[in-house]
Amino acid sequence: MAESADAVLWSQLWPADAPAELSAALAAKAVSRQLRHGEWLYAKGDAATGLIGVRRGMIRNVHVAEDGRELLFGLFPAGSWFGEISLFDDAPRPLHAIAEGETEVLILAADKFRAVLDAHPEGYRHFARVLCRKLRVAFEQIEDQQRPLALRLAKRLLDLAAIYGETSADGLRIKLALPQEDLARMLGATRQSINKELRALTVQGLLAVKSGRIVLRDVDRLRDHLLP
Amino acid sequence: MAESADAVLWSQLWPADAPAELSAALAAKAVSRQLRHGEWLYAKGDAATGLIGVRRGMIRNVHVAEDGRELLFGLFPAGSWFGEISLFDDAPRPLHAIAEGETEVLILAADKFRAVLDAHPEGYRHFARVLCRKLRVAFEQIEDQQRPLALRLAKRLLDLAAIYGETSADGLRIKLALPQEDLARMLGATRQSINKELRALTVQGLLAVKSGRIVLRDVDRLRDHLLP
DNA sequence: TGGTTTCTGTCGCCTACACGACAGTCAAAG
DNA sequence: CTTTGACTGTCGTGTAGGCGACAGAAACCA
Repeated sequence: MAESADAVLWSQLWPADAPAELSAALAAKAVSRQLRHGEWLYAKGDAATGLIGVRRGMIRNVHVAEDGRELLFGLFPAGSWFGEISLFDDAPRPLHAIAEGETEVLILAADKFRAVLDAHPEGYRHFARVLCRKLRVAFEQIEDQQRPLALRLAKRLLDLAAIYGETSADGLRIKLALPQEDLARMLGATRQSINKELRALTVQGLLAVKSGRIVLRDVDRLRDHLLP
Repeated sequence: MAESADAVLWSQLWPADAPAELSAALAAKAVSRQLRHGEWLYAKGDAATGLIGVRRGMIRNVHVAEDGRELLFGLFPAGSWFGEISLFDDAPRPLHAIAEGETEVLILAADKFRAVLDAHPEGYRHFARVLCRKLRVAFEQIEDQQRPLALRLAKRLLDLAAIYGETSADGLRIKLALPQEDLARMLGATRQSINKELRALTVQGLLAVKSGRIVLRDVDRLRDHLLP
């Protein structure tokens, strides 16, 4: 499972959008670390080691329930900075961070992070915005959780397409290996249910699978699907 | 419904914990506004008017789904400051804000808010911590949403007791009118289900209702309830 | 004191979805 | 090729919890 880079819950949230200058300042004082596929960078509950920057590969941000069910919160592709929460509030990591494929990260120690922020006044404002965005997506996630799976799935596909989509002859193609299992984990559902809903969408001509990738055939109609 | 001050989802999250000095600086430039019970301070989607401080009464922070179901996210008692999200990211309000009882709020315009932050360097750090706390609770909420209602309810009661609890002869009493309807709204469940679970807890001797207030008879045992 | 409103207790039915099982497909690896 | 492991399609069966309905209890009001 999850051999492939799996897409993600909130990818659109924390892409590499730090101002170049800030990003450079953060990277300057950081130390590098190599991770193999599946290796844990840190676990939920660990004390924070520092701010994390992804240089190569990807980091999955997950929660694992007592019963083993995994919930996929975010995935940080190369270029992202994350892990700031524990640095701001000095509390343990809220989620696990696991490497997806061969990955290289930069770790910026807490004290150096603070030093960079103090030296770059726009830093606080930047991270405040990042936190706000995460919060908004979290709110939306909570609101959505009450809705039927079909709607949640449609929405998630549109989100993924917005990030990983490329227009092709027959529609918007999600250029990402996306096993049903992973989709299920993102939505807190079972693979079987996802399978069923995916097929329903296929039958309606809203979606197709071409060489392992999902293609949205009619984005507008899919979006309309969300309202009623 | 919700005649009474209803407790809340995340009350413990944003209580009046701003440093007194910061709080004073915020209040200094703010203008006051009176609200009657049930009056809307702002709606989800509105442009931000400013930071809100509660001087008297209480503000409920809710989301209303298309089908009319209401989801109770937070409740800010007197002394709280909130509404910073839209100020940091210049985006519309993420939730509705409605007065609970006769309420007086202070509104600090966006530009003045920023001026205060710039003048008080600890301000950014304070609000960053606040955002982090909200985020952690949101994560937890998302994780929990998969668990059975009984557990979510037990947890919520413990949370409420931690904020509004007072030790009494027969246990920890939640000094807050808390209709089942409101409890349901907090947990995204129906009143009937809440009623059933509440009775189950009563039968087990974990809970009692004395003159309209819930009393937790055995906090430790209730807490143990959460794990298995 | 009676009337109205708001809450609580309880039933029964019904649907969405989880969970287990297993067969079919497909692609990479020997 | 053919084998192996991952992924997909599909069917039962089980169940938590939604939804409507309504009766009793409390609280509130006149």
